[in-house]
Amino acid sequence: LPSPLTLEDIARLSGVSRSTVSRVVNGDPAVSPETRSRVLDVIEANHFQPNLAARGLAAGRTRVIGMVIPQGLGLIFSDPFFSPLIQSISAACNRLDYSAMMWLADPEYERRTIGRLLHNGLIDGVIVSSMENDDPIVDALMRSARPFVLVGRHSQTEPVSFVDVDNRGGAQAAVEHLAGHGYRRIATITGPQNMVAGLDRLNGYRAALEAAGLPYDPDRVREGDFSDSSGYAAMQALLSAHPDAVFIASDAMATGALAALADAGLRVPEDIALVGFDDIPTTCRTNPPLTTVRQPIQQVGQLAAELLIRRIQNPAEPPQSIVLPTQLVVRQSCGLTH
Amino acid sequence: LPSPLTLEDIARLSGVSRSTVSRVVNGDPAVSPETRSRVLDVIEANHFQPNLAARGLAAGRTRVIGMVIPQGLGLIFSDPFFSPLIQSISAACNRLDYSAMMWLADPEYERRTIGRLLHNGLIDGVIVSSMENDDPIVDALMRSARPFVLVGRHSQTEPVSFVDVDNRGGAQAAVEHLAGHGYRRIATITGPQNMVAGLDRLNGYRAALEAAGLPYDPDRVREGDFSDSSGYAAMQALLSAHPDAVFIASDAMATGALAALADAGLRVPEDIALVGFDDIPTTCRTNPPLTTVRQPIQQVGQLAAELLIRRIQNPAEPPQSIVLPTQLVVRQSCGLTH
DNA sequence: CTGAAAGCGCTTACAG
DNA sequence: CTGAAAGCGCTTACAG
Repeated sequence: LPSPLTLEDIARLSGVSRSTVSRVVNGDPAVSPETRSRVLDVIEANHFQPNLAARGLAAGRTRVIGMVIPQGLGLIFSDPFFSPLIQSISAACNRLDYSAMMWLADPEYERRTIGRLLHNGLIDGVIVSSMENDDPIVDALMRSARPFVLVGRHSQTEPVSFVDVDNRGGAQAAVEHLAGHGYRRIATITGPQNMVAGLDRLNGYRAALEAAGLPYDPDRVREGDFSDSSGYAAMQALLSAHPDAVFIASDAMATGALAALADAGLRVPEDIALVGFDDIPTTCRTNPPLTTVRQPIQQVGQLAAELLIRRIQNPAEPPQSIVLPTQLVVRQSCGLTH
Repeated sequence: LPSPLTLEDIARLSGVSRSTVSRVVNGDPAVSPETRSRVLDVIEANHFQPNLAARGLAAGRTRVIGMVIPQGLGLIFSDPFFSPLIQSISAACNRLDYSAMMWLADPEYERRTIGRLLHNGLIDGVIVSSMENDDPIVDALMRSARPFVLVGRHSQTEPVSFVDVDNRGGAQAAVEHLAGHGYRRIATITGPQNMVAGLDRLNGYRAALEAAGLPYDPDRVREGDFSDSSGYAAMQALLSAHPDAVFIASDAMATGALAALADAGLRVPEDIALVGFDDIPTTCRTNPPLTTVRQPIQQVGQLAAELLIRRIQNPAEPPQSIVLPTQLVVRQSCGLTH
């Protein structure tokens, strides 16, 4: 079995010391152009890959970052939010010559896992997405020496680095759009109220009602878990309140709600108007096409990766947070084309 | 910033040498019960986590395995095959005190990535899923010193370790079921013909036609890529051939085909019978519920993980391959309840 | 611009 | 059953 070449091998083959090879590999400018190109040729010819475990041990960094999604693996695949998020994180890392890995664990092992991930010397930092509001992971992260960036803000007294979208503002714009066009019995299907995105979108709904002088009626509020099936159930539960419009905190739930309305014999938007949240790819192919609040997931992922890598390379910088704007995309489910 | 404790710290705190701590951590039986429990107490009390980079360097193993899905990240999320696969791999690893990670990369960096992954000293072996037929990754794997297991067989002259399901047999059973109940113009929507699963399922279709004395008609064969939308397009293309039944090589494509038939005003199974492949969770909720070939994905993942770990711990063992049986699940889309 | 040397935190023969 | 010592493949002051 061919054992991989080491820095030492490359050094011998190119007639320099291992120190010099290391400098070339790491782009240190203090190497003469001739030496550099000679070493690079040998590296190229032999497909040399530095051993990241050794680098991690010696330098304390591996140029690998980790991603953790605490809600468990099931969610990653069922929620269309994660695919573009993970892809954009990965792409941004590659552009900066970092690698991204996703650490997989049983949900029951979650706690232990995050500790293992943080202290195993294999990664330089982590991006953590979609925690619950009081997730102890954040405490573990703050106690650790590893840089981290959250996707989604966290109700935290100490400042932490995060990238989020303006969930509250997006929800408010959606509901104001409905209220501004005459709907009066506007209901909502919320996201989980133990997650910040769920809370923020409900708060946006309430703010819009208040701005429009409409009353807040708890009978017009049902909680879902962002999933298709929870949207179906919540919509059924809302029917007795006879809403004329519903703001739904995710497109997946809106898809379920559309099915529930079809099963109940109600037409969208003639009998009831719908607005979703996310703008996932399937949204424009629903029947009718769904009016929704677009969130820039790709940009969230890219900025999270770039922010994390900046923090890895400059640990002294204070935590930084970014909130990206959302955009109302008007299609047909709201019955209003402007 | 709290720098993590090392073996040396634990050794000092428990009054033994670092060698002994290492033995305790690794479950070496040659440690006295008293020493062991004293050291374990100190480890527990201090939440000690061994540095995996150092272990990887010293021992050549990290107890971490990697997963690679060459088709790119998009597929992982769009194809319902991967969620249970990855979850079962992860669960099996955890049971054996291993960790699983998914290495993320842009498809364009794929080649470079696999080399990095294999030689970076961070993982002990890899599971590679759903390659194309002639994927150069397999050559790279065979040249490397790392143990690997493929999910899905590979047309390879040298023996390699893999876990697969009986795609050919499952397809054949499905089509024989249709033929045995009187359908005569049985069409098929195939998977990608550059992937073994796509080829095998088509071969099963052909074998069943032959067994039933039915002719193979290329006009009744359309190729998809396992996705929903490709199933829609392929079904539309098949309509002019007027099939009375269609065997579809994935449930996702079957879902698309159902939509195409609904749009064309055809009833299932009255006008045309359908059988899918996979038995993904949504299959029993389609309208009508889909008859399909169930493949034991969870078992595939578990066996792949266990096989890989066995190979890591015993590199001398010859490659081993496992082919799991499939099962026809009769629902309503085939029009035949027995 | 380059090299010799120490050290990162582990594992593992080896000796006792 | 336990410890001292060498070594895994890198990085990085330090000296020149």
